Amino acid sequence: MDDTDKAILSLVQHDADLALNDIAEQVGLTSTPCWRRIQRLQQHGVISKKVALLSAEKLGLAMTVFVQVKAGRHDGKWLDTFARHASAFEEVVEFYRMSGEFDYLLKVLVSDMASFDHFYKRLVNGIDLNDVTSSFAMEQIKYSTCVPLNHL
Amino acid sequence: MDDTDKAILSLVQHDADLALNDIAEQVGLTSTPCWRRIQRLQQHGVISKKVALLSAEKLGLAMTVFVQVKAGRHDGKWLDTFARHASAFEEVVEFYRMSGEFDYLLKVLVSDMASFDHFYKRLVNGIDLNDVTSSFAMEQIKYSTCVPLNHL
DNA sequence: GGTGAAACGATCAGCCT
DNA sequence: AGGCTGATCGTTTCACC
Repeated sequence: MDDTDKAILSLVQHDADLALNDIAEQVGLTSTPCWRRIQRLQQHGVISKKVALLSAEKLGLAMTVFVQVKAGRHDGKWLDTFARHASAFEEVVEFYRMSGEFDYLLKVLVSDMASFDHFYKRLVNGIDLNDVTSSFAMEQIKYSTCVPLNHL
Repeated sequence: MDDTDKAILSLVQHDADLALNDIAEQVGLTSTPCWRRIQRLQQHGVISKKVALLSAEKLGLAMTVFVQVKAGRHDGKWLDTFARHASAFEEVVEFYRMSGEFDYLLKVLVSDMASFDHFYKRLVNGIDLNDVTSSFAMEQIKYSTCVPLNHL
């Protein structure tokens, strides 16, 4: 993982439509060695996959909600059940087990308040939750799928 | 935006490496009309771009921190200054203006506690913040760049 | 929406520096 | 390690129906 790999990663994580020749040129290589590096980065799982990013706004997903949850019980079985229950919702796009006051943090994408209410009811249904708090995003100031590389 | 478009979007947001022929086949079209639909979805900005997703774990980014911030002041100029200040950090991968007790929520990706401390100092430096609380993710249960399409 | 063909780019072998 | 050539192959792209 040298500076050239780092430069390649920086390029492809910003734009996966770049042609191999363009990437090679920008990192100061010809296409073949550049291609070999990309292959290696994929095989090692550093590049995990390529995806198309969709405009949540254009698709009417105007509402981002962060839901904080306190566990109903604290045995391993409950944790596992809740993890699978909540992960199954398409609306849950991120889901973390947290330190601190709340045990879980969910990022939820929905179109409007009615949809959120519908989601909320299904989320809490049949699961023993101790406390659920929803915080609404007023504005998305930044959203990036690019990870920082400056520490390498 | 009919069911076929929806099916195309669902496929490409999960895997942008799919060949046009594969997409076409799975949605019941031949390649040309499918290609025209994708072009249209791109031109309309529904598909905004393609990116490579990198493994944060493989890159040593073991720590995800959610930082909640209360504004120091509440005039428009302060908001704008803070938005640009915090957005500039590579470590800040998501950034929202929130309703509720805290004014802002930042999702921060760093390699370890020392890096977070370094980031934190730079974040609060020279900016008038009223309250800053950091919550640490113990485990990432779900992370998806795919938006829900079930409401369309 | 479909067909067929041309144009393009990615892939990889072989060899050289 | 990188670089060069060239050949193959799959895909995208488009003119036309």
